[in-house]
Amino acid sequence: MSAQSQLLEARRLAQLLLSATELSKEIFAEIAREVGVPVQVARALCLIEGPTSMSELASKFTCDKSYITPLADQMEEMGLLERVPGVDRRKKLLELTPLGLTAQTQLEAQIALRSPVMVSLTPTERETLEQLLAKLS
Amino acid sequence: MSAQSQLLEARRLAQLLLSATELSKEIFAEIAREVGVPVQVARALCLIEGPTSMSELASKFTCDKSYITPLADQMEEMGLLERVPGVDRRKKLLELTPLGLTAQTQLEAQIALRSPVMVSLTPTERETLEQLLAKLS
DNA sequence: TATTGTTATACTCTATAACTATA
DNA sequence: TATAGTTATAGAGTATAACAATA
Repeated sequence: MSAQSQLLEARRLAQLLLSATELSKEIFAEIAREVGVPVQVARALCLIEGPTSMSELASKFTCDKSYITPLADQMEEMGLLERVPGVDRRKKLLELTPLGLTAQTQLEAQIALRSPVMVSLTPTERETLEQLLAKLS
Repeated sequence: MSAQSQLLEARRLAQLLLSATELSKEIFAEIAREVGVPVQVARALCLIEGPTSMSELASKFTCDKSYITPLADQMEEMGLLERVPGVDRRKKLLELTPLGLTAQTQLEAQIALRSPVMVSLTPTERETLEQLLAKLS
């Protein structure tokens, strides 16, 4: 294959990957809007399962812990979670309230139904895609 | 399939898509660094083929035209391009200098060689991936 | 009146560094 | 001394709105 056609192929695939990722993000943002929470709050709701310390959430978010403080503040103000002191009293455990759990359930149901991969691909195609994407990392 | 396992599958695939996109971006950033240009300059270099008006570049970049002005300034200062007045004298055409063309060629050669999709997948796998990703949009 | 490019400004997302309170 | 969370601040990337020149 010529260098030129390799370049074109590399670009096409990079562009398709980017578009697919952006579409996923758009659908996620749309679902978050419908559930009535900001996108980052929705992301946090999807990552909190059981009492989660703030550093733990930062690690799942792949962000610095300083980013979690105002996010947790916001979620607390919205009544979605509470900060509960941990056994190690330096730690604060984030625990979803009933309201938070409801929002989480709504988000997850919509994601399972409306993710572009779920909507546009058959189970076999999804499996193939998963294997190919896994090879990339 | 249960709602729960659909959720897990949707999440796994979304995560894989995101990771693949981020890996692509990292490799691109690495190549830009090696060629000695900021990432956005590298992106612009890949998008300019022949005289390109600033609005045209904004549209390829999918950004506002106000973002292109300082980017073009920077590229002009680096000696990578020149602003040439168009026939329609409201327009300024961006034209790569010999230095800009050299940088573009270097970038493109490395992208063709080192894109994660080119490195990790066989031609057949790339074709399958391309078809699956195209189905998503 | 509509379009091109410019300018000034502001917003979103996120990180760094310094701080406090525990351990 | 090291870790968890907080605070203040700063940076990257990008958009909005008002503007000047040209169509």
